[in-house]
Amino acid sequence: MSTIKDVAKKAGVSISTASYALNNKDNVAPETKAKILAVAKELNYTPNLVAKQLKTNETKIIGVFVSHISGFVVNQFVEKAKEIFEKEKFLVVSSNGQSANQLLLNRYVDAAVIMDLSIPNETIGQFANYDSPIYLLDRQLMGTNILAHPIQEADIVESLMTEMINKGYQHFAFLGAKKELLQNTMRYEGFLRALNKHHIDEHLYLEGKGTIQSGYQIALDLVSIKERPDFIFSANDYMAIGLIQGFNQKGIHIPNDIAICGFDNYTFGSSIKPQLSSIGIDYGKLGLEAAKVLLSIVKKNEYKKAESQDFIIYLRESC
Amino acid sequence: MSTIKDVAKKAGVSISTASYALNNKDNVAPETKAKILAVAKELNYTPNLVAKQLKTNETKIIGVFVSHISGFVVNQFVEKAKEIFEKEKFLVVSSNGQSANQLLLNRYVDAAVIMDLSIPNETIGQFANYDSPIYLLDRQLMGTNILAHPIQEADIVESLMTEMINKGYQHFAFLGAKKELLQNTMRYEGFLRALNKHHIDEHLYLEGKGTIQSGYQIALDLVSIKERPDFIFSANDYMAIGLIQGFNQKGIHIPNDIAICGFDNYTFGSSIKPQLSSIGIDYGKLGLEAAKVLLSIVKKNEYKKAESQDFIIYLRESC
DNA sequence: TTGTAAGCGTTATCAG
DNA sequence: CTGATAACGCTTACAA
Repeated sequence: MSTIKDVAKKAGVSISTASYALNNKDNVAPETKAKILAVAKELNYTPNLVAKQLKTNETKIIGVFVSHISGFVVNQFVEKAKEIFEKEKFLVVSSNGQSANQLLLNRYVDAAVIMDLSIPNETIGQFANYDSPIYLLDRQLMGTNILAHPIQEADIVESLMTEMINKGYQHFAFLGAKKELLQNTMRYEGFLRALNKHHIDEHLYLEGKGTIQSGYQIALDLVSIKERPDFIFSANDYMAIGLIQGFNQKGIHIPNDIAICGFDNYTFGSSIKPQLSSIGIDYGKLGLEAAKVLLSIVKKNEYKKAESQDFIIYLRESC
Repeated sequence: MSTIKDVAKKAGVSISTASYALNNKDNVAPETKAKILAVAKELNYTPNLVAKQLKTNETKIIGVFVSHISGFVVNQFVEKAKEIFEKEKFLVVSSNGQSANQLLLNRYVDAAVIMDLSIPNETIGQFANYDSPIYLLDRQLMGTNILAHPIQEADIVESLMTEMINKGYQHFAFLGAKKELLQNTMRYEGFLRALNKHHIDEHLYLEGKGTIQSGYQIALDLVSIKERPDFIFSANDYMAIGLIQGFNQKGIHIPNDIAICGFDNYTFGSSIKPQLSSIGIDYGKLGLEAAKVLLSIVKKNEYKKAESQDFIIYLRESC
């Protein structure tokens, strides 16, 4: 492990000169610089970034902390953000939970984007206190250095439901996943809002488990009910797919007998019959936006936040 | 931003005493320690990780670098490894590509596990040179500090195919995804080995694109062929699902007319009709193993590597 | 039990 | 153009 000291000694210059040369400053004579660089290469020298960080008080690392439960959905988000950050010579690490929390508390990153509810607000406040900017997608929080742009799932669902009401459906059901999930709550809220605004005061709440299997089971159960809804909004695509499979099985026609829409725009939805309509959040766009905003702050530029829509409603065959 | 200096001053002790107290050493008087901790809390002190790292030459951070293409499949791997590492007070970050490469080169992590072919061998060699252990799942490489336990996909496929040959199938086809994918090559190799060992010297190579859609299309194409295989091994579940959908559509019975097996044990496979048989790699187990081995090295313990099988063949209805 | 001081590998100021 | 040197915040002999 050679250090700058070794390079300097072997090149017969002072440490500071070596530093200048290695950092490509223009206050060092060409021959000296060449010599130093040659020696550095010879010694297989790589700078100790940790030392540099201590000195400069910057890590040049950005953390993207997303909870794993989001799984594959969120991959595009991270990848897109990463792409932007790397273009600006920042490194990107991602983590969640306990590690993410410590990383923030210990200023291991210069800035962070967060979509992980297991990270407490205090951590976020503390991090912002270090004068490090932080971008939140999972909650609303005010403060210096804190930017919150939570995904408005309720609004999205409301907008879809409004469309469906206008389309003429009348008897609605909401198929929920685990109740303690915040997402479930938000999606249900949007569902309710649309109904309320149109003075529809009856609906069915179906309690699923989030899985294809549970959707399937619920479809079978619904068959024997006398007053079936004509539209079911499922809190996720898995259950919606299960519904479709169940209804198909029982010869109930979708969307004529009953229409269905899911949430997530899961790959598989478009390859079943009938193709599942769904709501897809454009995570790539969100990642891009988060990265741009954060970068503009770190680099003290101005950046006007694009107020564009970041979701798409995919109306296919199921409604 | 308060430092240990601030804490020491305000508590009226020396920096070293403050350090001892903050690190919970037992050479400091209870009252002194209490006082120091109180002040630390009051000043909202958090240690500067970077400074500590520079001093101790350890980051206490472990990198898990997996390429995103693997996506959701690999989540369990990372999560499981993370769980083990965190239990031992290491933080875990994950990344890939360019960032991962730099993180390794710059010794940002004490140890790493790698499943990302975009990280060059030189980087790995360099990292190992720093006397940091590294665990490889994506390639075979020898060297001090380098542990390679590449996933033997060829062996896995061979074992499945042998089973199928014994079961009595005779005319085999391999449905490949993109040819340049290493995984495709490995899976095909296993397929070939099994056939060779049983002196079956004819087979069909079908060229898919990796998607459900392409599998579907190929099924349709196969219908009109006179000499159809009686068993198709698909390099991934997506295409296998497409095959099933295509054959279902055309009234070809699975597995009687044609049997199918996929790879990945993708969630959806078990909820279609007929249920897709598949090979699943136990990524959780791999993550656990990687973490344990690495930890034992970092902590200079002995750890005997478990030589257990890390994949499961799920025979369902499609073969 | 506490304090002094050296040093981790850099950067950057200042003087030469 | 180059070199001494202080400093970043912390840990850890060693001394008191």
